[in-house]
Amino acid sequence: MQETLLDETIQSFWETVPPLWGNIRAHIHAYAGVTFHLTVEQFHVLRLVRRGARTVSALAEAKKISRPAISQAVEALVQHGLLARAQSTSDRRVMELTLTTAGDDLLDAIFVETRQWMKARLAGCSADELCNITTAMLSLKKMLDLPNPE
Amino acid sequence: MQETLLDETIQSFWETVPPLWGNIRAHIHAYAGVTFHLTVEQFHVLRLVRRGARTVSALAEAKKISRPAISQAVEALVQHGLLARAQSTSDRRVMELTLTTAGDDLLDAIFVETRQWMKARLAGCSADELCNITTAMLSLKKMLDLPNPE
DNA sequence: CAATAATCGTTTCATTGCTTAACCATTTCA
DNA sequence: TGAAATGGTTAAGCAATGAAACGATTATTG
Repeated sequence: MQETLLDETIQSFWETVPPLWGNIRAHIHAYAGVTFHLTVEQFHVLRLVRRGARTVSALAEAKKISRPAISQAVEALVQHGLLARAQSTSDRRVMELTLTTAGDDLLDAIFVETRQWMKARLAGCSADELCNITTAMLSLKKMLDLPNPE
Repeated sequence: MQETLLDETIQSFWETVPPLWGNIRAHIHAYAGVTFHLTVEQFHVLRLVRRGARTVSALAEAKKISRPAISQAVEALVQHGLLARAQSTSDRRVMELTLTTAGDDLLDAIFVETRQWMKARLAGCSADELCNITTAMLSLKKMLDLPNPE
């Protein structure tokens, strides 16, 4: 049932999300790289820390990549003075990650610029279309809650 | 005008698309890598060739990465027997890329599996929600048509 | 309570993917 | 016809990631 509708949705997804995401990646790479010498992945780590992923493991889970990969990105960010690393008092295995003031400001600057870039691209959308996109995003977000079947 | 609405849309976008895309990437990496020794990027190149990007330049434009990067990915795919490269007769600078039978079959296999994976995750959506997502994808796709301001 | 197992983070090593710069072959243009 | 532009490749270097192995700490369990 609804086989056709689901297929159509998935088809539209494949035609839209990968190239759109590639565009945004390319934009952030060009802007953040040139302006702040920050890589796209480092930007994502900062973004996720602000959103609440404050340990290496939480970041690895959120980004679906290995802990060593995160550990190295964090190391680079700490050395750039954008992230602070402190041993947790409740569990001394855990390193608690927080944005420094510089990291917070940098993240803001990139978001302001990227938001402007996206706004320019969404300018042609009507209010209805924007509402529709927001609703669709909420629907898609439900996909994230399902664990991978083993 | 509509400042709030646009901001809300962009916010929902950031909370949804990056993690969702990360999940799908991780899934393809796990499946295609283990089963076929194919990387995610190689999968994307095959996918784009099938969708009509049949030259190195077209692929670079579609993926927003450099021509050398595409050239190397194509080289690997040709050596794996998944892609065929032939000099164009109308313009001998151009290499016309086509999927081999093996490449076509491989792409089908990955799509069938990934589609199933996505379907399981979209199973909780109503018909209305699916229509909504499809419509939103079409709206977002319009963003791709705008060139980067120089 | 002691021994074992699990978890958190890191280091090391190898591989893949990307960019820039330079290059050749071909085509277009002035 | 000569110069400029285009399509693709090569080479070198950096960025991103994973796998394996490790030390430190916490949880479990007999």
